[in-house]
Amino acid sequence: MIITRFAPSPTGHLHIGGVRTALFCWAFARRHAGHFTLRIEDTDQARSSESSARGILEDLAWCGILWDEGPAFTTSSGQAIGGDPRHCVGSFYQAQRLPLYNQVIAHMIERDLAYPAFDTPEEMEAMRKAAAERKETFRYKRSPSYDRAAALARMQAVNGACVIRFNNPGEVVKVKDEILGEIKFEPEHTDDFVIRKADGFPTYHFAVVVDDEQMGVTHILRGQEHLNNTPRHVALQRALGYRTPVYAHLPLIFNPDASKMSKRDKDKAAREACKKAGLTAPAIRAALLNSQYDLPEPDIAAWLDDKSRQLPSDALRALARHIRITLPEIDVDDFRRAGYLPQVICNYMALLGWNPGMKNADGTDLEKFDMAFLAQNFNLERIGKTNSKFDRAKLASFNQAALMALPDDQFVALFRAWAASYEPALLSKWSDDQVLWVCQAAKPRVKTLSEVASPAGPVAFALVADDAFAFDPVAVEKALKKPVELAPSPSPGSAPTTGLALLRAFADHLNTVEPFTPDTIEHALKAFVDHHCPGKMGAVAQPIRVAVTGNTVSPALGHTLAILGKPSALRRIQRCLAAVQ
RNA sequence: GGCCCCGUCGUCUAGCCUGGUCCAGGACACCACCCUUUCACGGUGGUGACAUGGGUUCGAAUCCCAUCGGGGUCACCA
Repeated sequence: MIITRFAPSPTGHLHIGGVRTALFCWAFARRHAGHFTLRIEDTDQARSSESSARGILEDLAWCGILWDEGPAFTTSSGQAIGGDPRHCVGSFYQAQRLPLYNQVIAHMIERDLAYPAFDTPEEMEAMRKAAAERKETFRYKRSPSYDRAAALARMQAVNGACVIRFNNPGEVVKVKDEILGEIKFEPEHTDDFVIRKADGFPTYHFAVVVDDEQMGVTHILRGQEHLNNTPRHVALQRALGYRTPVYAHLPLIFNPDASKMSKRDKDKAAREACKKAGLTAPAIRAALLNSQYDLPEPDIAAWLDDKSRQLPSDALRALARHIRITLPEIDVDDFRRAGYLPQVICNYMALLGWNPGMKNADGTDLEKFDMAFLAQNFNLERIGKTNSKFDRAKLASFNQAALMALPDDQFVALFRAWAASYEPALLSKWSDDQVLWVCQAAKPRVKTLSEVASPAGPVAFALVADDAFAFDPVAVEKALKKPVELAPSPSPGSAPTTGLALLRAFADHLNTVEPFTPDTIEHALKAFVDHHCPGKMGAVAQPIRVAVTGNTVSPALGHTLAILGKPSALRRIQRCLAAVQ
């Protein structure tokens, strides 16, 4: 049976790059009717947290990447997943597997496959420096004069509080990678790396090898940043008499500017925006306090000056909101908040480095597919070798297409669910009808669900109070003041008609419309135009737009007015009439 | 710097293994036009790439070599 695994370390939300790795592991297992295992690599005590682990489980489940084995979890639809169906694996949290690691290590020490070492950080640093001066890469090797008996005794004396290193035999390692082909690593590049830290926890290299063996992992799909770790892992496997699984190293994903996609990008964007806006620490602190977020001023000042510092993510979001920027999405959770659909994220991520190599009926390449398709068609052969850049525009385009293909009721349901989590105030502000109309208006105009509620989105006009927006002078001039040319010239002597005059006349007409829905409003509008200025829809529509939104751009007027509701629409028109007089 | 990997439109990629059907196809982005009460959607068209230099061959994006370029990695992080 084919067994794949995804093994994140719980140091934050799931990174978008991790989604692809997990997705490929999942799809490969599905395709071959195998098992997809999830293992939490929490051997770094300082950085790991239980809440991060839970967050990652939620992120994966939201994506629809469900694990057959791993931490027990109940999805939002009530499906129980994970656990240990083979009843032989044990905990899926490495921190809970210490006895197993220690047992293997004891065995290794006994056979001199591993040994305790007592070098201080200062000594290590000195050795590295010396190697650098000789223009060599530092490799730790046990000295020929190493006194094993003495070392063992010393280890006892310090109660095991020392590092255990692998006594690496230094053989040539040839790895047959399913993506990159055969790669040869010469022995002089491997060393006696640490397998157990002084705190008693195994290092990544060691835990991975032991767990993959014990869990029966047959295929390891992971990022190419691990390629150079492979000879270490293979050496360990050989020393321990383990199988060597099949390896497939995935190409890397970068930002459009070729930098690494990092959580710090969010801080960077906010920091730069603050500097550009001339915001100093006190001003930022005040803004954050306004959003119920209390952060000491020195911390903010330090953050402003230090590129390596990060603000807590909710503080960062509050700040971004205040300075009206959107933070670059990096984690799955960011994309979720932004209103991307999980199936679209999986679709797009799968395309970064893999493609089905199939055509649509019209001859274009098959690019849009769902999880079921991946489960059926994913393969290692069609994974590319080249790194790629993450193109948000294409993701957004896919998301827009998916959103647009949704029936109204489904779009509404998704928007409601999104808003309930991230913009709860909005839903209480609108009636069911209004929400429907907002969604209808927004559907072909937004790329994400958050844009529906955005002050820069297509229904932004409905997010401000009736008297809280300005009339764009250019729009006023063009739509309201300029004379309207009527085809059959008006009766001789009469003053030329203007948008303003038409608007005034339309206000009375609009007042009689009942019920106040997009359809009835469009109907009334057409009747009005036929009567007053046949064929000149724009001469009426644009003045109305300016009156109710301040400018000449909005969704179809029926929807624009219906979303506002009759009282609000009329108030806005009256306000405009008064303002432009 | 050592080692390892990679190099097709701005971006993601098809084609490369099994040379000719490729003066290189698709998608996103961009531009233009059409549709249209504005915006968006939709439709049509367009700009745009085989890193460079040598080979091999009747013929090379496809095979070989070199150069250049990009990336990864060199922790008691994973």
